[in-house]
Amino acid sequence: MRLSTKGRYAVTAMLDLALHGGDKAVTLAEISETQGISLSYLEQLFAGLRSKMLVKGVRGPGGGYYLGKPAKDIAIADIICAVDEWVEFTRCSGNKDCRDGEVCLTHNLWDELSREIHNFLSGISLEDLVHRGGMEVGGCNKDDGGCFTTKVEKIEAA
Amino acid sequence: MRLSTKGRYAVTAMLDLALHGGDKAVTLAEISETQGISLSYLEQLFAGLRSKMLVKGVRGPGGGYYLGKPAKDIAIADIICAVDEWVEFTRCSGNKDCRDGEVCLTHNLWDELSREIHNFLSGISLEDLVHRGGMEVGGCNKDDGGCFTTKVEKIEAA
DNA sequence: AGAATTCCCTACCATTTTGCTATGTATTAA
DNA sequence: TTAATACATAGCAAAATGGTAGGGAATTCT
Repeated sequence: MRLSTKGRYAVTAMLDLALHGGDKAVTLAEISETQGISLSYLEQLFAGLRSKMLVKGVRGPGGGYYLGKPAKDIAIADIICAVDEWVEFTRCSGNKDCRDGEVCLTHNLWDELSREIHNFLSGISLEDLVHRGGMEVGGCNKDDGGCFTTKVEKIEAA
Repeated sequence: MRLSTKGRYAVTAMLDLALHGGDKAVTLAEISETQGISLSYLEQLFAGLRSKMLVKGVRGPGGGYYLGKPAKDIAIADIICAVDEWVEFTRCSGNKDCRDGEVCLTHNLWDELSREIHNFLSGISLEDLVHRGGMEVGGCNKDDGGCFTTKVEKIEAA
């Protein structure tokens, strides 16, 4: 299970807009520069964001991107959905290749899981991220054997 | 964002053990048959489950697999961890290519998200799944535009 | 002993997805 | 009219996914 870079790039880019945007537009070239993402790749991400009205592009010199609506009205879930497909928590494609009841038990489980994730990411707006620095991140409980943590085990020097 | 088949296969297979196991061993051939998963692939999954002591294999005729411990002591998270790598919610590999504070804001977010998922999946044991049919799955709120739901939109006839 | 049945192990492979590059066009400000 | 920007599409290498293939090794049954 993994989260694609698309999602992260998109969130950080939107964060950029929320922080440095304000009155003047932020160009993709700037974001590309400061975050080390290729311009062309960013453009693809913003195509998705545009289609969901999360950003508004202005062409020509002096142009760039603005947030499509107030930061408090943009949920992290919206951003991820816009660039990622996200789907495919189950692959039983409605065809009832879902044989017996057993399999459906796990279906319910995955359904619940995705709902859980959705609720979590829907409850955090871009503004929350800006103001609270990623919510009240507590003690960073790395006591689960590293399985659900973020792979990085040499981060203690951070 | 997606959950690999490995995780689902493993959970349903473990469910099989929990339901039909009991006194006699369940063979991979049986699981392969009833669930339409290739035997060889199942064997790979069970190698992971074995290494985490979640199952116990018995060779020879009449052999097969038992649960490694009581179903109530096996969390869904354990199963997924055993077969999936799961990691890689962020890719800032501790190298501090995590440039400025901005990026770290999202880091905290992903950290929190994985903790959220972990908590959810840790709180559900194999026994819970057996008894409660996948927890009290409520009204199946499909009101999020299909983004976080399970891709299947023709399941209403279920 | 030997054969059958099961777990165990390792290597390989086709397809899909990811993450990115390249190249071009359209629009607008100076 | 030129430069800066968004917008669009095609292609592509590497990695991950989801398997297959084939050969042991242990155990039980005959």
